[in-house]
Amino acid sequence: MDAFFASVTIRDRPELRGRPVLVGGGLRGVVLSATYEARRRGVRSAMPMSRARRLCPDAVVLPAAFDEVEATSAAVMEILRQVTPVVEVVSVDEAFLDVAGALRRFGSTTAVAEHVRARVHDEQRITCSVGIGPTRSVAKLAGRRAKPDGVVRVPPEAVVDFLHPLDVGELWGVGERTRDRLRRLGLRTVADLAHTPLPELRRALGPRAGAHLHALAWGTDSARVGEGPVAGRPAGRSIGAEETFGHDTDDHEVVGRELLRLSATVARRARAAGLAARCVSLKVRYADFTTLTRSRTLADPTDVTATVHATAVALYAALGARRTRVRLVGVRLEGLRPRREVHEQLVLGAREHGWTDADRAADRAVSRFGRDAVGPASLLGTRRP
DNA sequence: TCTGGGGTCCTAGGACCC
DNA sequence: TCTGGGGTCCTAGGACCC
Repeated sequence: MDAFFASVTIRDRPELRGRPVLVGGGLRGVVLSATYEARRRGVRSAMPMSRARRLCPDAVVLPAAFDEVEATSAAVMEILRQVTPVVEVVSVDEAFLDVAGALRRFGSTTAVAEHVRARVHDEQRITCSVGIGPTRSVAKLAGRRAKPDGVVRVPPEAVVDFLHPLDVGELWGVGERTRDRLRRLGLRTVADLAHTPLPELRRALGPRAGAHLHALAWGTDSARVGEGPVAGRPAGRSIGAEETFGHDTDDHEVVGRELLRLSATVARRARAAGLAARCVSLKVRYADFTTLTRSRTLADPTDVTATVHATAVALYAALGARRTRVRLVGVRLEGLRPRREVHEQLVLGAREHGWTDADRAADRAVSRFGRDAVGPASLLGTRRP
């Protein structure tokens, strides 16, 4: 999808068409998505909103329409599944399709692309771009090249010519750090990478990453659609929530309350998904942006808000006092497994009804009457930071 | 008023077990 | 005066993606 959050957010506001629009924000937020008018002025997603506004003072800034984005995403993915069942959803606005089985019906890969683009445009009133290639990685880069509102096809015999002039940083999986490291090795283009002996790459980047990048540089990555490092596994290896405070704080009560709010959020999501977590992980970012994580594995998997919170608080307390203030806290559940596979440890003398029942009752109330229907008393009257 | 929030995967050291 | 090899789990951090 092209500038997905921005496109959806302004879809029903024709007066904004052709104007630079930034979606995202909050007091200390970043740009979630920007229209191409804003991008032409140098705005990029993930850029601090303050900087984006400086680059583009006349931009309209809007909060993201998350519900509508979600619904649009689902509708688009459904269009894709009608082309082929082999769909690998990468994110809310991106997917891979293996269209080998659809060629007889459509005639060509390009015809598939135009079919999808036409349907998305007609039914959702937004544009998308399609990259076609023999591997996921090549298709991914072709898709980037196709933006906005276009199609780029890289046939197998053209892959090497397509890849090799690119900057190494354009490869999917090479971020800023790896790009810097490659630069220091004197490797700037994908061709440089491709012509570096494999053992040398493995030494420099580790055996796995080295081999992976070498394959990407020759377009020979063999993962099939649906078998990528992300997809192909049961979704949901972790559930997390984090929040940057409006102002850095050293008030333990404020931090503790926020940990409760986050714990309640992730535990509720786990319960809704029928999952329990072996491990609770705490993330803390200080005012100077140093970030650390602490985690604890529990004796028994849990989906209980109070247990998650108690663990998060214990991890936080174990950090001790710091000189700097806290900018962000986060809570994440890991080691998830289906709750029905977890047999409850019976404790002699335990109450017959405990937090598990309270959580479930609260979940039912929330699902009937809304998020504010019931919750921890200590969160009453507090606004999200 | 620099730097969000949701994730996945990899690495590396230490503990522990056989 | 000597300490292997293989494996798993736990913890912490880092890189990357959208």
